[in-house]
Amino acid sequence: MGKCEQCIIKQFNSLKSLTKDELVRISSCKTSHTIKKGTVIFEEGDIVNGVYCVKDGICKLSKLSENGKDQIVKMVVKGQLLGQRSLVSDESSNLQATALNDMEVCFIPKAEIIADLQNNPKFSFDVLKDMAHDLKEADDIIVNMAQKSVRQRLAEALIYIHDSFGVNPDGTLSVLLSREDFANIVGTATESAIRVLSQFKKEGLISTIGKQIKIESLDGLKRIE
Amino acid sequence: MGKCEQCIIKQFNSLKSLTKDELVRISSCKTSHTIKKGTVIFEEGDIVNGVYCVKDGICKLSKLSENGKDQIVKMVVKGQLLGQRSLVSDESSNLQATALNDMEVCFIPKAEIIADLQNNPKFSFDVLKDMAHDLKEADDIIVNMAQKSVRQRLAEALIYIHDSFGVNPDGTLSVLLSREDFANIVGTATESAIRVLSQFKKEGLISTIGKQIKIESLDGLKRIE
DNA sequence: TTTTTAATATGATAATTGTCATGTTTTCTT
DNA sequence: AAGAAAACATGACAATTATCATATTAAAAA
Repeated sequence: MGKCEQCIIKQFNSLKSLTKDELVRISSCKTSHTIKKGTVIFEEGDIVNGVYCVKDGICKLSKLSENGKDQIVKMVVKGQLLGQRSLVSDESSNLQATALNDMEVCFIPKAEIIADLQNNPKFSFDVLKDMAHDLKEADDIIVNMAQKSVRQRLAEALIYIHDSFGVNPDGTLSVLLSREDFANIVGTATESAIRVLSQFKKEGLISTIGKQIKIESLDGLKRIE
Repeated sequence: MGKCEQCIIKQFNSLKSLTKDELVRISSCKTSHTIKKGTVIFEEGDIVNGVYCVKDGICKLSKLSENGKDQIVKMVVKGQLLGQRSLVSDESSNLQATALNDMEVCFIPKAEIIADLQNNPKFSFDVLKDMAHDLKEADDIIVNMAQKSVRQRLAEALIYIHDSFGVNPDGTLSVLLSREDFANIVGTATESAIRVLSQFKKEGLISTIGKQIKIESLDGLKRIE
């Protein structure tokens, strides 16, 4: 099993601020997991007793709405920490985490890392920065949901996924999402999302290979108002 | 000028976790301000170089959308800290803060308190908890915006304001908001917000005295689907 | 491979919400 | 107190989005 103190993934998240001693201790109690695409990692209401360091793959964080739809609030990719909030609050999770493709993660029990959060100011400041960033992002999403059309939101979602998660060698988006997932990011009916994507295709803004999507004109998408 | 170490307002926010010495030092550099209703405390893009402790009054945090509307993302009331994120990030604010009524605040310069955030783990953990809570709340707002009707969102906004900020002796909501503010909380056109409020009035769910609103049936509002 | 199931796609229509026009009331200013 | 300005209110209509129905295609299972 890999050792945290040698793992390069931590460079991308707050764990980099832990001391070597802290990392060695954490390394000895962490558990590694392979998570299959589609697996629910934790559900709304679950007590998440630790934090996941995502070594590979992507997952979505979503929240079930009363109308039965599953709003996607955030995506967590390779390098990021999943379930940071469980370290801070004792409440159960308000979100569900689901693997979007096969994932490699390390799980660090809360009991082992909570002391570090309270004793290593550099680490806790890093976590703080992370949350501040998430909060800023959440503000933007609120404004978009409230003020922009489905067409605009979907264009922005495509741009976001392109810029944040990259593309495959053939130029298609590296994160493969179903049309339903797109609808759940944008907050609309699946049919509406499909319709808008078809429209984008007709306009030459995107092309599709099966369910893979390739952005043909990033500028065109950015210009959508 | 009041002294932080004796001020009871701090009981309601993270400042309570500072030591007496820290409080004495902060007290000597803080400045007290009276802010008139309608005043913009800081704007989007401003570098907020410190944190405001709200001793009295309420303000809204909003973000300008491209369509010219000013989406309200959060309200900050007596007892809470305003501008916490400026302590953590060096970026400029992504939100605008505007006083909704006359306010009493103390401003604590970032330079004075940042060291405490890095040295006093209890304090930084408190700030962390606060942000985690804000984030959870933001998630809920995203889901509501994405999945609920204007009618539902407005009903929930009324309930939220009622429960969080209380009522006057005559039963009217103690936070006096314009119809435009309501529209900007809910993320809809002002006319739509007005229309829905009129509808609520017709249905006997609320009554109005001038622009004051009184909730007549909290249960009725809760039952709106 | 064949069958079955799930995902994608599109039309028709209804419901929701936005926009513009206009009138009324309230609040502010002088 | 009178006039001006802002906020509130409502109707008419247009635009957006949801819902239901129904193909079509792709993926999974037998």
